[in-house]
Amino acid sequence: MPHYALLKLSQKFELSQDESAGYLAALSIPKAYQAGEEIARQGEDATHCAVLLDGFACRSRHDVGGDEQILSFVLPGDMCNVESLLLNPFDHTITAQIESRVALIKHADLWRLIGHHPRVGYAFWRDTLIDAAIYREWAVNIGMRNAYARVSHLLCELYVRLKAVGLINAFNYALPLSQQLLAHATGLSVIHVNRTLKRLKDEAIVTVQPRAVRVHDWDRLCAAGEFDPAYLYSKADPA
Amino acid sequence: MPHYALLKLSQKFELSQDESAGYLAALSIPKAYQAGEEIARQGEDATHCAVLLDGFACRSRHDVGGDEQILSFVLPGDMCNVESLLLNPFDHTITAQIESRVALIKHADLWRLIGHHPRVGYAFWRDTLIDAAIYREWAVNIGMRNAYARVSHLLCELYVRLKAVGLINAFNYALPLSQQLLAHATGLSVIHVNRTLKRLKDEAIVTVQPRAVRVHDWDRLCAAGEFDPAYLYSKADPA
DNA sequence: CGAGGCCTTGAACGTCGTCAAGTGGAGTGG
DNA sequence: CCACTCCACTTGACGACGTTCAAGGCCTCG
Repeated sequence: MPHYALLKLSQKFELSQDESAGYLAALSIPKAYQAGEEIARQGEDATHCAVLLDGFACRSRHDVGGDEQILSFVLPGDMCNVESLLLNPFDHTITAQIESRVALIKHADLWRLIGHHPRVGYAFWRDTLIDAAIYREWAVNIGMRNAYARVSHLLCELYVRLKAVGLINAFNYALPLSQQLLAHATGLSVIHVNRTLKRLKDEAIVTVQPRAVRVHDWDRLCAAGEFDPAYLYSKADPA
Repeated sequence: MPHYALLKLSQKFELSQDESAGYLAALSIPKAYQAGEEIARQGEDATHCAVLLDGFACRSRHDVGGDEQILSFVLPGDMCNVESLLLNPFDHTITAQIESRVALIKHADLWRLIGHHPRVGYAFWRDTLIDAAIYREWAVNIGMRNAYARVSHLLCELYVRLKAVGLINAFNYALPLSQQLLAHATGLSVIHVNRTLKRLKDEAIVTVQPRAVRVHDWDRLCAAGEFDPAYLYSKADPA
């Protein structure tokens, strides 16, 4: 089983022994965050980049009224705040949703690594481009689709991304998807999310429980979410 | 007046004579696109990157029903599809909204340039990170705000970004913002955009005409759009 | 056993979308 | 100069999707 942090990074650029070793050497001893703790804060000038080793986190923005919009999910292997290498201050917040482990890399170390191994830099760049693709997809999701499709699409995305890192077990995945969280991610109200989940469950498409999601009918879930399985350049089969 | 294409790129990395020259040398003779023509197409494997020299374009995604979601605006100096360097096929479409000039760079030339001048590569990377910040902002806009704030926010963004490239003239800017386009950008219906613009005009905040926007009261426009003037790391004053 | 989350359900309201008809300006041709 | 056309904008009426308010149920944890 390769290191999560390498798994995603080397999708396009097969990193050499040397490159992988350099990257792994730069990683700090993992730091644990509890559910609700902030891994990166809006407005702060970061000195480190962070890689999520395991757990589950969300990028989000808060407005003055205390309202929240979730911008994307951070899954094991994902970089949290590479942006901070080039853009400061950080413009959103990353919050651990469950207990999570994070490895940090000093900016200076990362710059040195990239200087010596440009391909590692390209892999990081590519990673941020995939993040951007996710943001685009979310804009489409929130802007064009109704509640039923929005929620379905979100569950599809999570399925495919978790599949890519081996965290799917027979069409089930273990994630604390509270209805509140889904509401903030889809731009809907909790109550409407609840109604939508009820419908998806009644239709025997998918069951969302407080700590686990069970996909009963992947094809109909994709159809409901107008989900393109080629999403995110992943070649993962659903099963 | 510096070259538009350099203006944006060298915001953080003051490019040296050498670096700038290398970049400019890689640019092709500008190619003209008419309004409605596609500069980059969803699904295609690009061989070139494109820089918008002047004009106005939109990134957008189309769904099966022919519906469209605009994902962001492409203004003079902006890169169109750097993504294609690292991610293929291209996952959305870029369409010229008015007659526009575009310079192309062969991927191979760009890779060579970046290889010789890493800082140019970092500048490109930074540019794609700002694009990502825009997508995040749009997700917030569409997901959290009502029609009034959404439209206002969009107008604020355009104002600040055009200001940064010197295309604002005494609180006016010349852009073909049809109500249809605004609708696709905000996830609203044309009719509701119309109602919203009427209200903004009646309140003497901003007037949007088919080919020009006049900002009467910048402060109230920001307030209406819950717009943070520090948006996009721009230090541009409104006036 | 009690308290506090989160989920669930119902009812009323409102924002925004749809449908339909009408207005106005720009370009074209008589 | 005046129809005529086309297209975008405008306005009104109506309905739907989704929100808000309110109350009740369930599970977890102290």
